[in-house]
Amino acid sequence: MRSLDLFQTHEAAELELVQSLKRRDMRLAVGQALIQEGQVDAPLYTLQSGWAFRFKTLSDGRRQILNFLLAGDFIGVQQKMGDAAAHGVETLTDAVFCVFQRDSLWEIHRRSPSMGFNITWLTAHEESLVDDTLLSVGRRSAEERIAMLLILLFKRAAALQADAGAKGVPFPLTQQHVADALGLSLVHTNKTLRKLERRGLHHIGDGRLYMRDVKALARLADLYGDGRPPVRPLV
Amino acid sequence: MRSLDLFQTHEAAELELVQSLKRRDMRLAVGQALIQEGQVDAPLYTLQSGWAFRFKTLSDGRRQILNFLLAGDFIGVQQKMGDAAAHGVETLTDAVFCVFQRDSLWEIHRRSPSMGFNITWLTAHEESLVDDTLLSVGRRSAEERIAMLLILLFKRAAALQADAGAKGVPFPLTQQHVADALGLSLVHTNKTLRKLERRGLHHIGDGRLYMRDVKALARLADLYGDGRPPVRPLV
DNA sequence: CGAAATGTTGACTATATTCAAGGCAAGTGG
DNA sequence: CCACTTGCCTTGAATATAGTCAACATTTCG
Repeated sequence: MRSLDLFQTHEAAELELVQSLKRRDMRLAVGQALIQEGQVDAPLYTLQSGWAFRFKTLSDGRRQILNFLLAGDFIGVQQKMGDAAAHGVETLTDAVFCVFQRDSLWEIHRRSPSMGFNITWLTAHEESLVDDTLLSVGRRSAEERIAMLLILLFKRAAALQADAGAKGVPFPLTQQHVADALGLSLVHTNKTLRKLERRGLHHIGDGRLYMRDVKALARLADLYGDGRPPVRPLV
Repeated sequence: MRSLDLFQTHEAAELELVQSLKRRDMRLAVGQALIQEGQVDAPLYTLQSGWAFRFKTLSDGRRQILNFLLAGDFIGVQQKMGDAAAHGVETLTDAVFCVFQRDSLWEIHRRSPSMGFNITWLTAHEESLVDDTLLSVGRRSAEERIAMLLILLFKRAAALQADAGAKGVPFPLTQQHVADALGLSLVHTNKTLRKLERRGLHHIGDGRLYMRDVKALARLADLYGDGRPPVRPLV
């Protein structure tokens, strides 16, 4: 995984440090909770393979997905020691996580400023993903939101595999997940998704997403730039 | 400012480091841009006094406010060196900023792991504010969103002054800002605000916000906990 | 004092939600 | 192997929340 173009190469000392802090691997099946909302002293994790998502819920059950987690994402920086988790994390596929003790966060900063810096960067980067979503949910129409989501997820997933163009990328979300990520109702999500698909902009089937007209989607989403995800550190 | 309960006390060495990296003070009047959307290599800032906000816009002018910045907030971690700013920052009042060179971020990590750790924490904390807003915008009704915003801003502003209960707190936002922060239209924001005010939940006047019935607002917003903002580092 | 920005309100419209019903595919247990 | 359940997708109809348009009041500021 470290060999992918998406990830920086790190120095031996950095890798050793991270290895030494790693507690164990953890495997979860689809639809399992990694962190419960409100859980105290949850450990830190790196997602090694599979998909997951962070979310919050209101007391009557309304749910908002905050962002999707793919291989390489670092999980749990938000809570201070002793804090309750402000959001839950749940898997979208079978997934493998790398588990760290809560105080590893401090150990990493103390023993490797460069890795500490990387963690700051990863955190800031995740925030900017949430910023993007907030712009979508606050100011884009349903069509635009969906176009945006498809493009962003496609780009992120494509960066983790070789030939996304032909084979598409994995798409383990149900329409309910899409709805909860975009602040839409399930029904409206379905109708909008179908509309875009009928227009030939994309296709979803067999758990995979195929982009049929990225340009049109990008125009819809008012999205510029090549949008290739930036090269990033991997803890 | 450092003497406020809201802020941690830092060691002399840490403060010295920060002082040595500080370039200068910068004063801006109301409604001025601190960072333009798309600006490259913007410096880092700490907001010393006054209010500001981060935002993004779509090409047709629709604007989403990502969060509000109050004294003590650290600005600009999101962009990597050489990157374009993904969001703009603009003042809501006259404001004073403390300016740092872009590479201070790395210097802080290198020379003081504990301050590096603090920056990670501040970044993660800001993300969790955006998370909260995303939940509001995605899943709360207009009334609920406004209740939420009023409570959160009140608590943050109250933590920076002595007796918020009687005097209220400064409230420099126009209704357009409220609308842009919550993903609502200006007109609907106005009507909802008036409705809550007529019900006696709050009062806004002369640029100040007075809470008349925090309990009712908290119930509306489905918000638990004492919600006192956590003690935080100050860079 | 006049211009510009902000706040307020009513009427109309539209986007998105809710309700309801049915289809399809996969999994389960008899 | 087949009935039955369950989860997910799909669609139409009725409804509601929020947006748009328009006009006017009020405040701020040069």
